[in-house]
Amino acid sequence: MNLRQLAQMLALSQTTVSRALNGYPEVNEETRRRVMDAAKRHGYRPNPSARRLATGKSGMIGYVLPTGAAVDIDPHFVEFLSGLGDYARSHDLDLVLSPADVDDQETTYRRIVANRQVDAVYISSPRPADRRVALVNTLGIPFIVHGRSEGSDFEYPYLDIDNEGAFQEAARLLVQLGHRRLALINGDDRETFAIHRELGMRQALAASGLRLEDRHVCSVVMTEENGYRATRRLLEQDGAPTAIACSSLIMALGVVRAVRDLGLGIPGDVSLIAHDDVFPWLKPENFSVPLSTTRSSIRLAGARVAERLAARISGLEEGARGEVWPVDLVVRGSVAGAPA
Amino acid sequence: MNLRQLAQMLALSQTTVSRALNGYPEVNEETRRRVMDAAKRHGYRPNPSARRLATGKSGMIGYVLPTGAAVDIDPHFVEFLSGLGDYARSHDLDLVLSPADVDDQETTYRRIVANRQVDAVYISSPRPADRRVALVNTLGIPFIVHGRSEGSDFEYPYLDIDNEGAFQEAARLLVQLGHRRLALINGDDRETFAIHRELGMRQALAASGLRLEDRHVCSVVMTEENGYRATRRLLEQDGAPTAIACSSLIMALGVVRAVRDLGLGIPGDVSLIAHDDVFPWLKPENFSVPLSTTRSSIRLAGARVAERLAARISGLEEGARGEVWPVDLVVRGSVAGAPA
DNA sequence: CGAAAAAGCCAAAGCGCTTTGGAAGACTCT
DNA sequence: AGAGTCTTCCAAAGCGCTTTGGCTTTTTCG
Repeated sequence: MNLRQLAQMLALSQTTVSRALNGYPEVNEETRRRVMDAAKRHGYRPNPSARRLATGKSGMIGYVLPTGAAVDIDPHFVEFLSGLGDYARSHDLDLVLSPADVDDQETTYRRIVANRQVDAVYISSPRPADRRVALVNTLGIPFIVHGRSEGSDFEYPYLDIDNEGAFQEAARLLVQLGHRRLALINGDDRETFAIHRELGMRQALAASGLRLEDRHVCSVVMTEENGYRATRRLLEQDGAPTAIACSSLIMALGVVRAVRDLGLGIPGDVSLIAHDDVFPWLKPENFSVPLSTTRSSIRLAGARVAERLAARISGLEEGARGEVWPVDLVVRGSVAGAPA
Repeated sequence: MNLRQLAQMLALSQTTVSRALNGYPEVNEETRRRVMDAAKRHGYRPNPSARRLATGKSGMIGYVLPTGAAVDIDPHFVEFLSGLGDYARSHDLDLVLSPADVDDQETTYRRIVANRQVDAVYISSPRPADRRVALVNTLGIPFIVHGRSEGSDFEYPYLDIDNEGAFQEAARLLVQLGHRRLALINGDDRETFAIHRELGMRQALAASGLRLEDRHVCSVVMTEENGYRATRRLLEQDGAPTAIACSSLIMALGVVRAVRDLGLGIPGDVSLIAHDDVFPWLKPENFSVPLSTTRSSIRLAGARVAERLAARISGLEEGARGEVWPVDLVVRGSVAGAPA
């Protein structure tokens, strides 16, 4: 059942039927009711391909997915997706993942914009002066950055959590507990979130006349194994740290294992605070020693990003509004006073 | 630059240019070269919306994503996606995720098929006589099932791993080591993979005159916490099992923690074998006691599913071919002879 | 050499929707 | 009553591609 048939059936023109259905004002309310009624009764659904060709709107939001034999998609992605999908569902949006070579995402961005494949995109894991952000900004497609990309000469809309504040608070707590040598096991420090977290720690320490030694900072891909390795390296050196902040629960698994392997204890010998993105399948309170965390639901962020994308598509939101969510510091058993 | 302009530029008709570009035979090779040349030089890219409207083909593969406030996307999904995306990239396919209410996916399947939004779909985590499989089968869109759905009265194409054989082998090994009371901590037993795994264990045990007691079988959502709880429940009962097979590495984390909490040891008191889908961020060899596993890369499966979908779209593959991959049993330190 | 077949190209008709530019009729106002 | 203004609807022109049906021109072959 297409528009023409429906129009014929109602003895109206396609124009009128189309307008009635799309809520244009220049149609009699009585007529509109008749049209909508008939449409519903016959289960008429406008053909999206045709609509897209005519309007250029696709009803989809896009994400360029970096891929490659050596590229692993972050498990955080799936949680973000849960939130995004949940919102998208209730608003009839689809999400299209366009896989791209990790080293050439520009081509893909250009393609999806030129082809008008999606109405909006989001960008995740941004870096300082991220080229993707600059690109979509000039391409003129609605977008939201999940995270921040600093050092660009333009404003852009984003949603981020207060990584700096979170790790600042975490470090402050540890210092208050008497720790003097803190360590940070961070994610890839080319990404802004990691930079902010390091910055936050440095600031908190500086405020107490302390500093974060370079040898006490690790930047690695966030796997259990890397958490383990980093921890061993940290704890086996002279002047080992007595407290560790860790950028992910997954790495924290490795931290805990390493501490145990070294015959040390949490929080007796080492205090630990990790960042928790709130996975349903791995909870900090269930660690052998319940983990203190800086907590922020990445899932909620996904839903919010979807919401704002929808708003931008429909013109309800515009401009370069940045949104920074506070992060909870949740204290559990994994922190204690510094060992004597 | 659109087709008409290109045709005008070449002083040819749109027909000829279109045919030249799409490799139809009724065009002079010399002409074809000229056309392709000009197309490349001017960076002509056919408008996919227009092409889609004309042909009904979208160049996308689809996945209906069950969502809901209480629905968590499985972290396995992201690994599968890595493989799928990697293949899709090299073949210019996009993936569209259509979020659907977990309790009404049919509407969404019908929509994406009726609207011809995608050229093919895949279905994951199937159950016996899965209605989604029956649905897409009757809807007539190319599809592949990742997993199996038994008890339907029709054939369909699928890719699955030999879950039954894997757990059979695992159980056999444990029995050979002298274990008599085995337990299974399984995933949701409404899904085929879980059913197959249980079946495999039962068969192996039966072959030795043993049986898997119902109280030694747990079926839970695969989280760390559920692994922990299940293990405590198992080990705190009379006639506790001396060996556990576990359907996921994530649950295995909880198993290990529970065993430790109970003051028991692996493999001294309890042997453990888990299924490993091969996550880059959590490896069985890195558990405090290296984990024996039944191993199968879900990522490779994703790539293979994409490959077969592409083949089906282009008509290279047809029929209801089922493909079952063998699973490796990798023995590490977590298994030992049964305690006296 | 002439008829039949093949090769190479084109005009035009879709695909199903939105949107522009009116036009007819109803209503308002002086 | 006539001009002007709304209201309500329509015909037709896109959007950019594929594909049908047909028309020349060239090649093939008895």
